[in-house]
Amino acid sequence: MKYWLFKSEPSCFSIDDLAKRPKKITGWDGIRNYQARNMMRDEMKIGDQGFFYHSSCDEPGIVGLVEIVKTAYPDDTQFDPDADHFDPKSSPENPRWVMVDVKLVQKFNRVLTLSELREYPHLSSMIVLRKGNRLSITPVTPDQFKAICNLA
DNA sequence: GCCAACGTTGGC
DNA sequence: GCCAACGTTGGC
Repeated sequence: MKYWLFKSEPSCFSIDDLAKRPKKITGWDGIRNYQARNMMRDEMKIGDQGFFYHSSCDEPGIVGLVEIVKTAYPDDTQFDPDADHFDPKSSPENPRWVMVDVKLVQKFNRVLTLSELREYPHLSSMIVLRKGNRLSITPVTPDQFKAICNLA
């Protein structure tokens, strides 16, 4: 079992939006970065858990917990010319981008803000805390995962 | 709105 | 295959 962190801009898709979805499940579409895609495609398994992270907003930070309920499959939005994430170089015969399905496990009672997370030396190796980090999906170690769950 | 970081593109 | 230019991300 592995642990992850999923970034999303709440103005685009927030944890409350996820809570309103049928069965609290959504396809994590729109990922157009090869590193992130490879992690979804090659490493994510059903039952893996991940943090839901709000980025580019008033209070960036971890807001809840999700679980992977479906492994990687083609992301439909890449074939749709009207979609934001349309990729003209991709085709249904040879899809370039994939998504996984995640289910909301729990919305935390409070936001674990970036500034709070930075206060803990044992979390300083988290990729999401690194300066200049732009990866929208990052791996989390079991120790980091436990420590953060204990803060929530 | 600024700007650092960094992924991608494309000319050579 | 190199690398400059460009675009995007995302905290502040």
